[in-house]
Amino acid sequence: MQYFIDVVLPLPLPKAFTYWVSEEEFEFLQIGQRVGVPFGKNKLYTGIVYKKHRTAPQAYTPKSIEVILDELPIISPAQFAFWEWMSTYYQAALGSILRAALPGAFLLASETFVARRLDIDPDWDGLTDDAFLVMEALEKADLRLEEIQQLVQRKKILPLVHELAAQNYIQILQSLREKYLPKQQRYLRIHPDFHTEKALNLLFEQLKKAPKQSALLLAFCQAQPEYDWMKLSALRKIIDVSSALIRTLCDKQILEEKYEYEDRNLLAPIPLKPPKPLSKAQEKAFHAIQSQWKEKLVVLLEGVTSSGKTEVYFSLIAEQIEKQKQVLYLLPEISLTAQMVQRLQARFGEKVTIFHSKFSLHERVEVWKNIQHHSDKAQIIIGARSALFLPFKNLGLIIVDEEHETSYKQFDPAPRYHARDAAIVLAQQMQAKLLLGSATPSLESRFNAEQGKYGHVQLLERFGQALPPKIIAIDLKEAHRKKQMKGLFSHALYHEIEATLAREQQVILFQNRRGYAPLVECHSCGHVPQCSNCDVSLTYHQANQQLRCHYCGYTIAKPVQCMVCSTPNLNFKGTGTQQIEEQVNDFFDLARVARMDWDTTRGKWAFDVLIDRFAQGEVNVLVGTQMITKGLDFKNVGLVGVINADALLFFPDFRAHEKAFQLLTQVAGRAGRYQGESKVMIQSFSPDHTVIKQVKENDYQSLYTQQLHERKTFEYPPYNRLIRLTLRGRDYTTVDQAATWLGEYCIDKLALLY
DNA sequence: AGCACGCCGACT
DNA sequence: GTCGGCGTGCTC
Repeated sequence: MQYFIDVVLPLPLPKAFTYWVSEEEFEFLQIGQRVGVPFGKNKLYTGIVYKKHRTAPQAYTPKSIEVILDELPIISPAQFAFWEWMSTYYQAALGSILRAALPGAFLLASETFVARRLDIDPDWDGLTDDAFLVMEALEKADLRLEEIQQLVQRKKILPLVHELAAQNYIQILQSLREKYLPKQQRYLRIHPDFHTEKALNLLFEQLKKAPKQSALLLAFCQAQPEYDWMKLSALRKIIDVSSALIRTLCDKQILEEKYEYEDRNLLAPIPLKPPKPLSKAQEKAFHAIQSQWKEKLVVLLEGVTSSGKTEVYFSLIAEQIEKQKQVLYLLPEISLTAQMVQRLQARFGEKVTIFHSKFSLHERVEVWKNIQHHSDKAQIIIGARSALFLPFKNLGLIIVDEEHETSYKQFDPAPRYHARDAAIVLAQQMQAKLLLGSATPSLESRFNAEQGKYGHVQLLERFGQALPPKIIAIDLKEAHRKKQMKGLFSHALYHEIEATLAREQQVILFQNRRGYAPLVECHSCGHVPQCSNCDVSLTYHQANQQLRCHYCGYTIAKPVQCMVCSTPNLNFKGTGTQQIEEQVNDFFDLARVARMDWDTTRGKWAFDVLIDRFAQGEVNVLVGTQMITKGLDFKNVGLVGVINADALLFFPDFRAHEKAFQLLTQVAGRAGRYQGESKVMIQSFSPDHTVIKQVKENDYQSLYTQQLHERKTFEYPPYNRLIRLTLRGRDYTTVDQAATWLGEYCIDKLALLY
């Protein structure tokens, strides 16, 4: 009788592959375990056992597996179920999902290397020059393929290597290396034989002639009078000891040693704060959410900025913890800040675990294992979208905070998924509850709530004494015309910055893009060229010096003057945060400015360091992109300035207005979270734009109604679904032809559906 | 994703 | 001639 397993490989291939296993292996192996398998010419991959069966394949002879890598499954059936849904719904190979889901350290790949065969002596004279070089080098050490490439200064070396292998001069070998190494700590204690005063005194007597040994022993006794284990690192802090000395004492069985694994990413403990009592409104929302969960899987919590959504989340989390359930708290990558983590930690202490893309592969494996074993440390997991793939044991609740954020969507590589939507399916599969939270919900979620598909709870009151900031729109067109501009700042904004700094308050300046913006805008009148067919803004393509419509492909040559007012003041670059930073430095003596964008926050802690400097008041003007808008609480911000809102308003996308409203509202929310008087100034060439009005009046409802109407008229989501097909290729004409054909084909087929 | 194979044009 | 670039097809 023959035994087989189907294995999923971490490659974008549409199906699993079948391998032959022995009867013992078959008995031992469980679905979800890792195995090392040969795949292709000469490579080993880590795969996951997906199925066990006894039907021999007809068309080929399966290979055998190379090695079993786990004692127990690392992927549960529940996780497989989630992967399978994702694979079909998002049209991604199971292997792509495996790759996205598993910490890289779990996926060992082989490294090919070449070794000399010692039993056969080559015919040195008959070798080509390259072969001679290689064989000579192999006398000293084994070589990796890249090393051979370097040696012979050529790219194609495999024919040469295979030739040598055929002559039996060399062997081609594969090495699989486990990438994850648990961090070990060495512990020492006094050997149990000497755990009495009498024995110990006798020992000191014996060691009279070994002063270093007795000094160490004495220090040890003082530090650990109860003969307990002690970390070597702790001992070294008290007394300077050599490794050789310790070795000697261990060998003489005076000291005893042991090794223990230790987590790398232990959060530094911070003092616990007792929970704040919920306000009446928060209390009401808390109960409303729970009662709606009785009927519905998903509840949308719509809470205006500063309404204290987080406190409501915390109460809901606390309840799950009492029930011994795990909680997943999802945040967009950019809001996953130390500030947020600290708040959670202050409330829940060591029950909190973070999962972050900036973690090392070792750290990720440790988080994974803690969650899998439902360790106490992993009761609350806070993370960005990839945290969905963690091996939850007893998930009770998923919170998707800032649910409207576009960074929940993964674009590249596959699987291209939306973490909010995937979280809903995960919650359903795991019989957990799900809460969507936002001050400015996505139209889709709000629509679902209105349709009764989701529960809907609103929290429309600001918490405590927080006053809403005063929002002012500034007309850049007029400011330019009246020559009331100083650099990028209108006089109004300029004076307000000056006054705010003089009051010793802080300023946040927001600019949507850094560096190069693909829109073309007239400096004098603010006109942005539009597509004559589609009514969206044309984008600038630097490469071919064209303006192009992203929807219909309409193009015009790069204009030299404004099409409306004919002045040659066209701005192709957009304003970068760097430029703003420079001007602030030039214009304001009181300013201590810092810039926050992808450039300045590369490192693991760079972001938190900047935030901290601002929170401490070391910096009083913060210039930044999106990043500064997310859930950061600064107590002393008196002014928020938006340098130019136009790029947001005229972005060529059907969701542009929704996004602009969300972003501007979030930015405005950074002002006056604690202080009384605070201002938000939005500079724009179209200060009367509907969206700016809606932001000024904080009128989400009006935005919602209006946008929904447009979506219906133009057949966009949530009334219709969109699938984006991207065609890529080297040759423009080919791709163009293919796209045209595909477009026509789709229209043809879809016409049948209407 | 790798890798081989086959075709083509560009050089020692 | 041979090397490298690139398209195509396969991997249990």
